[in-house]
Parts: sequence; C-alpha cells; structure tokens
Amino acid sequence: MQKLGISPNVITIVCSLKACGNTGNLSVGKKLHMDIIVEQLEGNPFATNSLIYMYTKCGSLDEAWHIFEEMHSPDIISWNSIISGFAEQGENERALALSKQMQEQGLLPDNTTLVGVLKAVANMEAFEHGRRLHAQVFHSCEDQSIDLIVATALVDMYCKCGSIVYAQQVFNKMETKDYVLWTSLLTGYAQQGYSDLLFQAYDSMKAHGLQPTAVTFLSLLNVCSHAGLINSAYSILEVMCGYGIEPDIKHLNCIVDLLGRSGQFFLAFAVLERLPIKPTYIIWSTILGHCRNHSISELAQYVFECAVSDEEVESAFFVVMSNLSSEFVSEEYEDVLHSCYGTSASSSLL
DNA sequence: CTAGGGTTAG
Repeated sequence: MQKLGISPNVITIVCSLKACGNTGNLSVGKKLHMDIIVEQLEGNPFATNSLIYMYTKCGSLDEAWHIFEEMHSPDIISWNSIISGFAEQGENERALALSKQMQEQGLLPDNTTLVGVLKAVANMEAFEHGRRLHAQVFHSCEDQSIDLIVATALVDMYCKCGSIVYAQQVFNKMETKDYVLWTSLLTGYAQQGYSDLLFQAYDSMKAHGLQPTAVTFLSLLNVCSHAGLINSAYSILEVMCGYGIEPDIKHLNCIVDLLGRSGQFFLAFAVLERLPIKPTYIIWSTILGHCRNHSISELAQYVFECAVSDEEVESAFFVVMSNLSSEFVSEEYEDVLHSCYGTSASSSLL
C-alpha cells in the first residue's frame, strides 16, 4: 500500500500493530511506531494502546511502560493492556501492583482486568490471593453467572495452584461450557497427573458434543508421558489423525519424552528421523534430560552437538547440559561448553 | 481500528 503512495492512517497502523504483536515482530512494530510519529498520531488512544499491546507481546516491557507512563489519561483499555502484558511476560507482582494502582485512581476493574490479574496469580501459584479474587468476582455479578472467559481463567488459576476441587466447582457451575473451558480443566488434570480423571473428562466432553482440538490432544499425550502409558499415547496419535489434526512438534516431543523416559532412545531417534521438520533444541533438551536419568554420557555429547547447531538454541538448554556435565561428562567437554561463550551459553554458565 | 481464556519438556 505504501509503495503505491498511500499513507497509513490510524486503522492501518492499529491493524498492523496487532499483527506484529501476534507474531512477535518487534522490528516492524518499531517501524510502525515511527509511522505514528510521522503521521502525527501520537496522542491517538487507539494508536497508543495498540503500541502498548505490541511492545508487551514482543517482550519489550520497558518500551511499553515508557509509553504508558507518558500518557496523559490512560483509559481502561490502556490499563488492561499493560496489566495483561506484564502478567503474560511473567512480571506478576508488577501486574498486581498496577491493578491496585488503577483502582486507586478511581477506575473499576472489569472482566478483562480480572483475567489479567488471575493470570499473574496463576503464575505465582498464589492460592489465597486467587480465592479472594474469586469471592470478589462472585459478589460482583448479581445473577451469580460468571463470565465464560473469567471462569476459564479461574479454572486455570485453581489448577495451577494445585486445587482441582475448586477448579471443578467453577467448571460445574457454568451453564454454557465451550471447548476452551473444557480444555482448561483437561490441562489441569494433565498438569497434576490425574490421568483417570483426564480420560473421563475427555469422554464427557465429546459426549457433550464438543470436538477435541490440538491442545486437547497435547494434554492427553502429556499425561501419558508422565504416567509412562506408551500404548495409550500411540492410540491417541491415531485418534488425532482420525480427527484430521496433524501432530505438530509439541505432540511429537511428548512421544520422544515418553520414549526417552523409558530409556528407549533408539525408538526416540526413529521418531525424530520421521519428523517432517528438523528437531529443535527443545526436543534435544528433552532427550538430554533423559540421558542424565539413564547415565548415558556418549549420547548426551552427541545430542549436545545436534542442539548447538540450532540457531534458536536458548540458555535453558545449556543449563541442562551444564548440570549434566558436572555429573559425568568429561572435562574435555566442559571446554566445548565454555567455547559457546558468546552464544546464549555464557549467561547460564556464569 | 485499541484490552481478556486453554498449549509439551528440561
């Protein structure tokens, strides 16, 4: 559009910023920020709120905060954007403090604020805080019908805090249940290792006419992996394909994890060879973790070499490797680790 | 045209 000589307006920029946020494209996002200045849209609340959205989604919290701070009178959307953004990036205390600050300024929290705050509380596994918020939600809606998205956030929060019973209560009280609400409970069962409950709830969900999604299957595979249910995992893969859902790297990683956990490294490698895409360092980390459990140092060294050739490799991988190398990898290999200074290895080793 | 829900493993 710009090549045709058409200047962007607020709408163009707002839509593009959303796309940048969703894909984590910070460099284009910054360019759009400049466009806002060029087009003299700096005071426009839509443009400004969209900038906050884009920067938080791209992980540039300082930049988002800077813009928020400069606003003359941030509206509820500005507050919610910054609160959700901080919560999403794990800046939980900051998100909670901002919600408090917002209310001190006389703005009432709405459902969106609540969802952001619940996310922060879930991240912190702050059960008591979550209970208080739940009570607050309950009293604030007169007909006692909780908003579906708030309910989903509550179920997720209770599950992350380890309280399945409260999660079930919230879930059961909802008259309309969509597939995301169901999945939040299923994922909770998976996270807490309740495989029987998970399979029951999965059947029940289907009986209610809701279709499983790729995320549903990921929860099922996850629980199989932790419980060591290899055959169940294989049949889940088949069922998935029957629904026309192609297993992606996350699903296959569950399978690799399952095989590695039981020491079946050859099978794990066979799965990797059949991958349509190159294994990521994340998959190598999974295998590496199991090398440690099975004390196989030769394999660990091979896997290490595969992983460092991934340009996306992150420091977390080196943490796994460095824990392991202190146990049984040779000193010579420590040198290889150190030679990775300058990549993300340095931050984790120092 | 701006804000909110579920996503493996280590």
